[in-house]
Amino acid sequence: MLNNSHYIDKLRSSGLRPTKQRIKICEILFNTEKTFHFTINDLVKKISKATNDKISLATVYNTVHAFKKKGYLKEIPINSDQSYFDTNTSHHHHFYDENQKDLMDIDDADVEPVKINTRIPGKKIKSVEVLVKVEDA
Amino acid sequence: MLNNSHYIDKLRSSGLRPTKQRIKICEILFNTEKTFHFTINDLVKKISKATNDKISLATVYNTVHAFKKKGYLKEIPINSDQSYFDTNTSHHHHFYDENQKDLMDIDDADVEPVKINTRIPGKKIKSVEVLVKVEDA
DNA sequence: ATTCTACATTATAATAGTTCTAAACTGTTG
DNA sequence: CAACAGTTTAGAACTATTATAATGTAGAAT
Ligand SMILES: [Mn+2]
Ligand SMILES: [Mn+2]
Ligand SMILES: [Zn+2]
Ligand SMILES: [Zn+2]
Repeated sequence: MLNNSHYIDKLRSSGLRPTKQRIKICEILFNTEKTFHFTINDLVKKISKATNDKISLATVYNTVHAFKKKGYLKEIPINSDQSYFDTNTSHHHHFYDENQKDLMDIDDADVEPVKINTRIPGKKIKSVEVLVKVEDA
Repeated sequence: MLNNSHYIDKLRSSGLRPTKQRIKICEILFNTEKTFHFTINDLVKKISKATNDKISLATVYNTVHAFKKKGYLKEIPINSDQSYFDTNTSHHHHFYDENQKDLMDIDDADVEPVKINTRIPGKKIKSVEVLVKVEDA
């Protein structure tokens, strides 16, 4: 995980050229023990802290969308004026603290499987996501 | 329900002055058998079909926010480029068709109660919402 | 190694939903 | 009625996101 060659392989095998911008963003997103949630703005800040070579905003958007398309990131549906992304791509649900605007994983073991006993003809289920909004008690 | 005096009372008792703009919007939102989902743009179109006196966009936004704050509307969390509102303020979950960008209620009888077996200290649960994304089968 | 080309980055403009501003208007109260 | 707070409004401002189009580059072909 500490070696860039891992990301280079991963990118190449996804059909994405391993540019230095993409490798840097991989390091920031995936070179951590814990997964995390972020907005584009969060990521831009992390990048500027992590490097002197700046990456253009357009590239940050392009890269996040490319990674999402490849399944390396998930987008979390919260009602907000900006998109939230998640480096945790496994199946799980979320708490959203509207006071602190903080998004937190709920361990999947702590949620009973959600059963939907109806279907829409001609449509298949793509995802089932639970959002638990919390506020100060 | 066909009488405006009902809305006038409702608005007054909520501390909102019953202006003709608000009454018209009440008629459009609440004078129906079925509840429905809408975006601001949808509502603007409904208004211009329903009346010759135009209502400014700012007033539409102001009114929807005021009604949401009073609990007469819910905002549905979807990652989209626009906000979705719901005249159905009872507890229920949603299908979202990403192809047609169509939001549909799931009858609450068709969803097993969602059990969250963990809490965040100092926080209380405000809502639990399930979003089922569907796509063409 | 040089050349080629499709892919990628970039600055910047454009877009679109939403919020803000401040002036004019109106419902309610005394 | 007069007074005032609440409301509406046109338009500007704001902000997240996407599009544009010129420049740069990775990887492959020669
Ligand atoms: Mn919102
Ligand atoms: Mn937006
Ligand atoms: Zn998560
Ligand atoms: Zn609904």
